Amino acid sequence: MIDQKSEPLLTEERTAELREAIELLFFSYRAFTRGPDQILEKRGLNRVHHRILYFVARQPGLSVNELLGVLEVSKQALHIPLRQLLSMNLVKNDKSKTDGRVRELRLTSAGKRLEARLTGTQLLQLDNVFAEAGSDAEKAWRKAMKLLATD
Amino acid sequence: MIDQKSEPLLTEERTAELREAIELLFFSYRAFTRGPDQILEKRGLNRVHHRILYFVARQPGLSVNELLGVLEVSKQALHIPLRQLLSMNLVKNDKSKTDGRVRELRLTSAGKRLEARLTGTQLLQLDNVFAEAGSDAEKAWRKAMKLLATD
DNA sequence: TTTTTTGGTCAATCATATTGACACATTATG
DNA sequence: CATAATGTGTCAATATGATTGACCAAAAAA
Repeated sequence: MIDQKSEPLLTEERTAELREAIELLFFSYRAFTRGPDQILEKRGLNRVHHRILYFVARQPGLSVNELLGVLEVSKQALHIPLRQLLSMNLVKNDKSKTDGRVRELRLTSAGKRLEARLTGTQLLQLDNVFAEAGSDAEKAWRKAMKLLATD
Repeated sequence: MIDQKSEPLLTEERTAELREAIELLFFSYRAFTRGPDQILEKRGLNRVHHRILYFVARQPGLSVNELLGVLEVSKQALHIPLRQLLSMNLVKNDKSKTDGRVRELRLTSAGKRLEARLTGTQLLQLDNVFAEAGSDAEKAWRKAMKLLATD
């Protein structure tokens, strides 16, 4: 068979719809990080610091290696921002009692306050979005995002 | 009145749900950029280059200033990656015929091929997600993301 | 003609990431 | 016990990136 047209994987129309979805992800992610980023900037901190604070808040006592795994950054890339948070007394790293090699990361009370403030803007943002979109939309959103996150 | 408990804006349970949503955004965005990032890395390019290619593909002939506005980066921060794309013959910047100051950015044919390859992984990713989640979920997802993007 | 806009560039500085290496204490393994 | 492996902290060298502030040229608008 010659001159056979191969079916495109996606129609032109579908491609346009999905390109819109790509842009929604881009613009919404930027809107989503804008609030915390503004707060961080005033303290000379950035997105990495928020991520550290967030995941340490979420899982107090987590080790440096575990944090590296979640964030997917190199030890050297984590080193400086983490040291800054330690020296600013926002994070503490006490020796584990069960394994003396491991440092357990925890937020100090000041760290907890900052993390709550940073993450708080995002919580309110999402709460507003879901309140307006409806709880069915929220469920559907979570379903789609879980699929996207785990592929 | 003393000792009055102020109502928290969000219940503990709701906060936990919304924290999960925060993580969904974080992990899904990372999964979403992983494909293109791997392709870009082989050529010594990064996320910024993809964004330039994407928005130039989306709106051929757009000016440097318009691109700056969309990407929300400084002229100096755009300068180097854009120049790289120009010198790699992936992007061209011809003088506008109606306004000689303005350079109209367009992809070359090689630029179109690379952009299609980069964005293609994301289109397929989203197509798969929506195929599995269902079209109602897709609609709801778009609704929520639009709200998040425009707040 | 003067002013403004757009585009491009430069230099200095600072921040960050990367690679590769090393030291120390602790734990696991033979 | 001796050795290997692990977790952490650090360093140096390098490369890349962003930032600030300034400047110039071309073209358009006033």
